[in-house]
Amino acid sequence: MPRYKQAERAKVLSETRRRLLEAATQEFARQGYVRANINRISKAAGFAKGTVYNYFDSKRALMIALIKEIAEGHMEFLAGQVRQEADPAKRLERFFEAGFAWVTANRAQARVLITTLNGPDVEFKVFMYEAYRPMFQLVARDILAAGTEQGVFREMEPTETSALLMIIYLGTSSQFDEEGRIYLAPGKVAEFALDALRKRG
Amino acid sequence: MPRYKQAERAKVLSETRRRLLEAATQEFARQGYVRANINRISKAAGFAKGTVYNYFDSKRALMIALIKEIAEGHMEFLAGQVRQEADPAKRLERFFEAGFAWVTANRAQARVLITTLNGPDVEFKVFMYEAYRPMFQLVARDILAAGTEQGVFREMEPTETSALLMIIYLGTSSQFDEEGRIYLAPGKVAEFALDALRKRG
Amino acid sequence: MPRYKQAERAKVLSETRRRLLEAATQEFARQGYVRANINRISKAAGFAKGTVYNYFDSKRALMIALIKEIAEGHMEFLAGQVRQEADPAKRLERFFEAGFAWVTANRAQARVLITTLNGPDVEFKVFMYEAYRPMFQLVARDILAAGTEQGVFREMEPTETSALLMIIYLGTSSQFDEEGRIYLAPGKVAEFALDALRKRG
Amino acid sequence: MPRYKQAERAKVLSETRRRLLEAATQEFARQGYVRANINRISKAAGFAKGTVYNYFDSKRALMIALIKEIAEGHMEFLAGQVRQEADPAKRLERFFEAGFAWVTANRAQARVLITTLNGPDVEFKVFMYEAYRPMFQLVARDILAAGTEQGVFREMEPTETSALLMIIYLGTSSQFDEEGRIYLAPGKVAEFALDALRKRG
DNA sequence: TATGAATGAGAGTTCATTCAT
DNA sequence: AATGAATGAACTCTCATTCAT
Repeated sequence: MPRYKQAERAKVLSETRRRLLEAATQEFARQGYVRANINRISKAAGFAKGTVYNYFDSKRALMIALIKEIAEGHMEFLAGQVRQEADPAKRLERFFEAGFAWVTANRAQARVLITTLNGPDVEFKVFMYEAYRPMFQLVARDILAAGTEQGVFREMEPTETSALLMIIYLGTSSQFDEEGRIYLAPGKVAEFALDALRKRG
Repeated sequence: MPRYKQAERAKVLSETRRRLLEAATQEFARQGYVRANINRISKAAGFAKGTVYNYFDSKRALMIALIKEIAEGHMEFLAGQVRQEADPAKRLERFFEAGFAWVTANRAQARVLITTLNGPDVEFKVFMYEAYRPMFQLVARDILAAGTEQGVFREMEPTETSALLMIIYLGTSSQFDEEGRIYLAPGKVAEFALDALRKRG
Repeated sequence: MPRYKQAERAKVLSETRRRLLEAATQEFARQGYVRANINRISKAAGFAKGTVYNYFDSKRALMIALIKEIAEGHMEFLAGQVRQEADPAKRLERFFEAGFAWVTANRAQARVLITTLNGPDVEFKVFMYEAYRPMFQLVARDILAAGTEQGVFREMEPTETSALLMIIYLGTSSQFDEEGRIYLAPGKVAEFALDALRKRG
Repeated sequence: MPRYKQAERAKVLSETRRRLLEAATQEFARQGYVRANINRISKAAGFAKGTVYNYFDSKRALMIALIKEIAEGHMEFLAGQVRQEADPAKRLERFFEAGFAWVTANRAQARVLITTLNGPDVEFKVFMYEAYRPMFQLVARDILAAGTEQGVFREMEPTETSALLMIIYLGTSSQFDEEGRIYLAPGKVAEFALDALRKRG
């Protein structure tokens, strides 16, 4: 078989997979994992239900693939934004701004993220934590530790504080309405966090 | 029928109801609403399947009753604790301390609270919000507004900030392990919040 | 609850179970285990498909229960018949006669027995072997060993020979047509076996 | 197209077919017809799923082709062995010896044979019977009738007795363990049969 | 009030078969 | 001839709910 044929086939493959993952995102976001329906997912993606099983071993495997996909895209975007700033305080602002922007632009993915992190399924949670570990490190090292070193932030335990910031980010992010508007202004949240972290004169 | 008989009967009734709600708490906490199993709940409570339907119209109705029960107990405890202090800053500290204490003592209820607030079921969420409205008011009025009036806290929009504090409280509370230990020390979280709210000199 | 009520309930229970097992016998006989359909079984028994799962954990569990039921009835009948004779040669004749009679009267059960013993499912086979062990012992001890002792049969290894007789019994039994007639006359098969076993003069 | 090209093509074709049939033998032996999986068969043969359908119309057609293939090889081997002997008694011994040897050397094929002959699928059984008819005739004519004519065996109905011998052969053959060892020694089985058939002095 | 047998809709999963490449 | 993505019927099993006792 000529080379370009293989390339074409691979493209179709990943295209199908992508469409299934997109449909799964919507379904899992709306219904939660347990109520999500494989048939609806495949139909929404434009396929018959059996097709899902050509790409994923099971509903759980589909969910886990989705978790990884979401985490990867989310972190890539946030890290890129945060690193455009040099100043740690600006970085923190960027973190919340870009974070809220991502949530607004990826509401279904955000829903999956939030419900999974707070849901009853321990295995999913573990996958989430592992997938998001780099983001913790980004906050702890590139924002908090950097800020303390430069004398902008007060002394602190960076791991704990980064956990707290992640909680604030995810907690406020989860409070968006059906149109995706977040109830709390990103600026205010960032300001709140900066007030708490800044070195006192 | 003599009066005391009726009273006794009502007591027996509510005892059954209480046992069902307790078993439901455990089941919903462990499995989440959708996976929760009515048969397991009734068996754990020491009854047969059908008995649940003598006290609750449906699985949903059971869940909604549970939501109200949790919110009521939670708020009663927190309000009582917070009001033992007069100083707004102390009240905020108490809020986090008592809040974490409640989570530690009522892990299953806390799980139900967290998963429901972040879960996909909109109706449940609405019930939760409504049931917890008094707590919002407690924080907004008796802690934040009071603190600003007394010049302890900086000027702020109390509703927004109380939402933020609730998010921090619930977000950090949800991070407890299998033994119920919360990963973030309550004192540190309260300190973080106070740092953000205190009037700058 | 009064005593007779419990008894009545237990009767209904075992009645339902019995009807399900009967329907399962027909279905497993006609379709084999894998093609057998739980819905058809329950419908044939006069119930909805869910009812099967109130009595058996799974399709496999149903099959295993059936295996035990078949073996028990089969052996009880054969042992009773064989022991009515005292003479070992007569016992062997009775064994084949009664065996063929049982097959004729219980064609569906016989089909399940034969297909399971020769089918690909190893677990089922093991259950069958275990369930039929007493019958092996009946043949080895009460027919063959007794016959050798009394000088009617030649010297032989009773376990091996009883295996051979079982094979002949089951093999010839399995050759029945749709109306249940066995192709080989029981008398001829018994005669064949007796010729092989009798002491030569 | 030159002739040798055609010949080569036919050879390649039948090579593929042969590999598919071999893989099918293993799969049908292990799983039984219904659980057997076309995908596994083709993969084991080194081809893709679709290839099976270039050689066989359906799964059933593949099974039927396999039945014929098994019967043909089995009979060719047995007939060849039996006819090396002239004496009917020796022929019978050879029949069992060679029969057990074939089973030992072709365990998967033997499994398919046994499960099909005793399985619930009537159509398959009919194909089996037809495919094995020549073997019946071999036993009935070349062993039994010949033996009676020569005064070695007693008077008998050769068709019935040949059926009985086939049953004994297949029944004892089916009792082999995972390593292919037959539980009953071929010599003993042959002896048993000879004892039953020999003319009494 | 308590029981638990019966129900049947609904869901995940398997896999023979088709067909465009 | 070979491929393997797509299909959808079919099947097992779960479980909220009903209801006669």
